[in-house]
Amino acid sequence: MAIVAMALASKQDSVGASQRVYAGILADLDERRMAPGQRLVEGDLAARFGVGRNAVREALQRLSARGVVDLSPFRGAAIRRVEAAEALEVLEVADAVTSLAFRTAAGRFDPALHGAMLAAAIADLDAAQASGGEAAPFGRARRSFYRTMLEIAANRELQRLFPAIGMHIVYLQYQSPRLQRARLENYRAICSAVAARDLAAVEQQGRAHVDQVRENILALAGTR
Amino acid sequence: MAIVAMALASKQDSVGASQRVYAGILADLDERRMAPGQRLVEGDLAARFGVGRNAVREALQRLSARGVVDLSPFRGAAIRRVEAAEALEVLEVADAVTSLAFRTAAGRFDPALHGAMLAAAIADLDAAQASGGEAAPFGRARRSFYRTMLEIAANRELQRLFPAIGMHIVYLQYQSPRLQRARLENYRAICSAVAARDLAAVEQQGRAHVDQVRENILALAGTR
DNA sequence: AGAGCTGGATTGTAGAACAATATTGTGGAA
DNA sequence: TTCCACAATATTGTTCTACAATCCAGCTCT
Repeated sequence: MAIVAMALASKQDSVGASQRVYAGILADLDERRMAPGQRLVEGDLAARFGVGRNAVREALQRLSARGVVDLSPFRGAAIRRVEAAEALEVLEVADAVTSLAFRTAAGRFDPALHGAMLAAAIADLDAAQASGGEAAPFGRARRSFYRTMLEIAANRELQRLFPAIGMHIVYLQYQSPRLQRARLENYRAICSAVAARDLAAVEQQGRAHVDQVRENILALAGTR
Repeated sequence: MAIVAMALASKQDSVGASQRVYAGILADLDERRMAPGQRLVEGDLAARFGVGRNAVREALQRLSARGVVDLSPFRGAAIRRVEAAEALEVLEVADAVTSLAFRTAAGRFDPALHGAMLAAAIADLDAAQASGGEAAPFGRARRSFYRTMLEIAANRELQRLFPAIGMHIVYLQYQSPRLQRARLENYRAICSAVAARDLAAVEQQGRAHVDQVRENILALAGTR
């Protein structure tokens, strides 16, 4: 068991170089150190993260598959930026996929198996609600919520595909702090509906959530 | 215009090395020169396509994002293989996404804009139906069909995300030649429903298609 | 037979080097 | 001035080489 402990401890250090860049850029976005439209120069990133250009390129490739960066030949990478119209298109796709996730989760929820997980997610929602206006706790709560739903839904393809939806960038660009709290309430309602295995309520809350994000996008459409 | 012609002609040659590997592996799958489970060794691929290992790695990364290869650290890449249970999970996701595509396409179809495109897709369906039992025309017809639907739906995120769904591998593993023709009929019915902008018919045909693929998977579940 | 070790194969990574392409800046012509 | 052509610069695409890290199969020893 000492061996296990060691393996777990070294896990953090032994992440590969390309993984480090990948996670680093995502973290930068979360903490608003990078903004949509910003160019990402391979050489700069390599120097900054202390890795080779190969590793940077692989990271950019993966980020591109996630819809986080735009990649165009000989012109390099840039943090993806979506106009309002495209944000709405992303939302439609996200709606179709998350609604499948919620429905499936509601059908499979088992308190014995998933109760603790759901409680943890709700705790993160609480934490975000209690916090000031910083973006980090909200992002954490959102991720925790979706991770839990995907876990309960237990569909491997869904888990694989979900991060590839461009919602990350949509949230980055079109997130009004004023409406963030309302969305937390929404997540909470979905949690309840899933725990109650109430299909109708899940559908309804899912729709409410989408409507809300749509309002959010339209409200902020002019401002950027 | 001579310049344009040249640019178009050289387009084929000037595709990058990593792109060549990416497309090459997909072509190998289409023509059954590679099978699920097969390991892909970087050095071999590099030699075979006459490119560096970097290019191979980037191609594998992209194929992994598409759900075509499994990539695990220090163990390399292999053509993805899904058991029947996972194939059904993929199908559920594909259903959610394609059904959005069909609905949207039905809502936006305009004969003036999309008539020719749809006719071309139907021609490919005809060609597959007329052909013998080879896999290639069927694959071509299927791709043509989905490309057209996505074009009509005109949702950029949908177009971006669609290829990332693992249906490619599901079709590879669980496709009974006997049921292939029936699926063509199904595509045709969806085309008609979209052209008629008949939402109800689209839903119904979409459901029929999913049911059929599900049968197909279950029927072939034991055999591999 | 099973545990542990060893060697070979493969992946992960850095770095140098150069070609291909895009972008920017500069100068001159209208 | 304003616009176009062209040169200079920056950046990406790609291949090579080299080596460390890791996995795996086969072997040995008990």
